[in-house]
Amino acid sequence: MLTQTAIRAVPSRRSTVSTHGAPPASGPTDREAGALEQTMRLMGAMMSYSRNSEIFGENEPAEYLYKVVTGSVRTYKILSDGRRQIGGFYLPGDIFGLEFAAEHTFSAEAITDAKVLVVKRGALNAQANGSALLARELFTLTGHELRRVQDRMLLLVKSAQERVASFLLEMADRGSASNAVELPMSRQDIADYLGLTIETVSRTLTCLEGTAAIEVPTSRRIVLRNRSALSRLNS
Amino acid sequence: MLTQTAIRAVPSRRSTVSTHGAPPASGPTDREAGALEQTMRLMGAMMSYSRNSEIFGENEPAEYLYKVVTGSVRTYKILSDGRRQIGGFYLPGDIFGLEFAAEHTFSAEAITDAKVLVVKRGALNAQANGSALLARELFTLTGHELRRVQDRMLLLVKSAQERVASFLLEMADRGSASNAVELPMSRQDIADYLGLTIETVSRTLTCLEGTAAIEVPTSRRIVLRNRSALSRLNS
DNA sequence: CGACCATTTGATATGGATCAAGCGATGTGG
DNA sequence: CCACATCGCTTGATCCATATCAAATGGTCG
Repeated sequence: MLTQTAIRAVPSRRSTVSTHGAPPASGPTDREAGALEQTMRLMGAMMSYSRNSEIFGENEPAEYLYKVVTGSVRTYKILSDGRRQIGGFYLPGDIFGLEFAAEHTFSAEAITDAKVLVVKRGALNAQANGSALLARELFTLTGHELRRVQDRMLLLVKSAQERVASFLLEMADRGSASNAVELPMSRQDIADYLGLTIETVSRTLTCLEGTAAIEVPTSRRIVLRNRSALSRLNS
Repeated sequence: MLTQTAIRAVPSRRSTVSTHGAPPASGPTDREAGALEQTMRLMGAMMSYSRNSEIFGENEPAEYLYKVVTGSVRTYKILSDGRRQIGGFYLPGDIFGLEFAAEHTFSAEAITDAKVLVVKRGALNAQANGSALLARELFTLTGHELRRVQDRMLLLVKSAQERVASFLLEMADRGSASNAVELPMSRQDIADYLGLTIETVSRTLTCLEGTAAIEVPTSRRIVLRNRSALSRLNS
């Protein structure tokens, strides 16, 4: 039962800081521009991380809150037996690094080159003391995160087909407007997210393709052809 | 892969209300008596539920927050294929029913006859607007819940032995001071909690007994003989 | 005692892991 | 521009942990 996933060494070019007091044109993230959004833009620093570089490590003090601006991020944990469990994928607009203990429970890495808005937790809390709006937003955010993890929990007791189908539907809902999903992450990432092996993920995709539920023009691009078939698999 | 657990019909005697404006001697729950504790005692109603009766149902509006006073409670969800996934077990002092959507994600039932302190969410929120202390406590509570679910998530990708061992350690840490664990829940409950079958849970316990890691004097009573062996199994 | 229910134990089946090889893209050096 | 190494992905063969099916055991309550 050991080693589903060997620890993969991570060559890590260094990340770049580019602080800025003035808010930049902050890209595709402006949906609602809530209190949190504003605070982060005002008080945050923009950081650039290159593919596979570490953003923070498990057990490091959790001093910051992070928001993906461009690119994508994974959080993960290495289990004692060497397997890696991915906690979540974060796409532009998503917030990660939300912690309640003093230290991070997960590590975080850039999946692709990524720009991330970083704000000091302390500063944020200080603001939140003044702004009930901001406080409420942080609360809501936590609630969403809780819900997300609960859903993951339910996923992990289902069959491989169900897990993969759910994953595709989730990614489609989050990222793309259309039925085409552009996956930033590798098969290994998906496997570690779903608690499967890379072989099983691959086989399952092939199988779904056989059913005409999906198309896989390139390994990183997947087109949903039959959403209802996928949802049916899914709980 | 269908039917790990058939839906078990739940004969349900009715539950009893006994409101009281004045706080009663509220049993073994007084650890810290935080703002939340006080508010619940002041504004809450004490409800009695008999074994297996429903406290709230999935998709019902989430109007209340609940705190176990005596007895024990499970939250669960019936999956589309008929299996039941248990979200959590709640023992005296534990709070459940924490929701962020308007409706409950899980159902809740009394495992044993139980007394539960119930408070209106609206009333609580109103209080929280005045009391930063209370607000913070609710926030922390959510954080703990998040952590708990994350841990469960990690559990669900491990082997049967690891899951059962973790479960026993968790129950020992929460409930009893000593190494003897009194389980309020059935094997089926445990199985649905861990994402295993009742047979696997039973066999695993027998196996752990064989290793002298535990003793099982009666099916509902388990004595931890070798905690470190259990932790070693555990991630 | 007898019916019922929860639990354990046994025999067999199976989904997904593991081991192993093949295959296409991408990149590198000659 | 092409051989060649590398990497990520797919495909195939086999194994194993856990599910499933079935029966025995034991505890509880009328």
